[in-house]
Amino acid sequence: MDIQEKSKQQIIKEKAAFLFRKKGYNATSMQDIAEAMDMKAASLYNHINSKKDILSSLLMNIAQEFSSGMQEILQASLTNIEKLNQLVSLHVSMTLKYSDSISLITGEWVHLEEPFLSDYKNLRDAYEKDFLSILKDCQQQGLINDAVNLNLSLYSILSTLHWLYSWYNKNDKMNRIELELQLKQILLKGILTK
Amino acid sequence: MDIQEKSKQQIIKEKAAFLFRKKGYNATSMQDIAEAMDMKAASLYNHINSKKDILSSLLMNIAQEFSSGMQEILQASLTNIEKLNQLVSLHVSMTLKYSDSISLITGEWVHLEEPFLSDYKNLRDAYEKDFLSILKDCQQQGLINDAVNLNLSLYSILSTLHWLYSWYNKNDKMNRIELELQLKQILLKGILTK
DNA sequence: GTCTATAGGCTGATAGAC
DNA sequence: GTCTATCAGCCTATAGAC
Repeated sequence: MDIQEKSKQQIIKEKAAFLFRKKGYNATSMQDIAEAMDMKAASLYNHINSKKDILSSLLMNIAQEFSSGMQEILQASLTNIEKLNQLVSLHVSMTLKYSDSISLITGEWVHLEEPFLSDYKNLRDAYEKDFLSILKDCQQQGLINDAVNLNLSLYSILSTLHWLYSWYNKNDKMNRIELELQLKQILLKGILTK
Repeated sequence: MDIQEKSKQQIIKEKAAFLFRKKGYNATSMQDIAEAMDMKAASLYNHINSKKDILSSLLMNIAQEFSSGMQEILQASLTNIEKLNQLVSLHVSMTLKYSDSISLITGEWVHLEEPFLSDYKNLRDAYEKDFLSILKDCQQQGLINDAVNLNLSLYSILSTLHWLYSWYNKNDKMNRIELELQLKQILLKGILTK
């Protein structure tokens, strides 16, 4: 709904995100990005400072939006189960909104340089800690099976949510609501009828 | 228990796998590998043909071992639930056995070149198809909830199993048996009570 | 099998004309 | 803001002495 047009800087970042997703950060050259922009590589530097600034900008933007999403959920008046459901929704939203750049959180973040690398890891670690605290609250309330290891559960859930971007539209096209429902079932209730 | 010593070629591949895991394939130079070997980069070429041959060798080895593991499970006299459990065990075994090179299956395989890229993708696709067929059999038998989308379930389970290498010893050190039990619970039965 | 030397190409980034 | 020209550095890989 923005009246303002996208800046050329923004378009460069989007094209770069697409290429980083497809080929990886190191395998994507400034010339690749320039070609996608119909420009010469040297001209990119009128809009961005460096290749690694593009990566930092894309990743820090996502990390901060995940963090603020987590804070909202933590401060809301919700049951712990509802908080878990909201976290699934958050990941689905972010995946649909940042379909290319979100791919960077699975591996390419290692190419961040200081101070962004530390900033990024701090945000990620805090996020995981908050996620774990909700799982702990659920277990204390008897909502999660006592025998279940929560660290393993956390990383299992996050593995699925982080990789969502790569396969959510691979076979069955489903809308956002159905996707969230399925993920809540699969991740929390399990698939077996028992 | 091999009496024969490891070939220098084998050691190079192992050191390379360690570095590929940590920094990525493209960000790892032949000089990096040579340093880890206490050699000069040029000397590596007495034992290996090229950098991309190292990647191909590591990845094709893993892909083929997953494929033969799948074939064994498919041909065994097991219930479908037992087959799912065996698949979890297969991934745990492979993760412990190939703790570095298994990391390549999450992202670095895109740097394979033909004909290995096609070979790799064919093996992976066949593996996923076989995995899905077991899930379908379970659902037809009423063992998996009818409302569950099996493609989503497959990719969710595989996301966790593929990323296992990165977090299985991050917090709680657990032995192989407990790890498998936990994964079978979390991935198949879910974490919630009721 | 190891080394030194080097080829040949690509990289990110800058300088300066227009 | 775009371009051409170019730099300095790194990359994989090879040649050839020992």
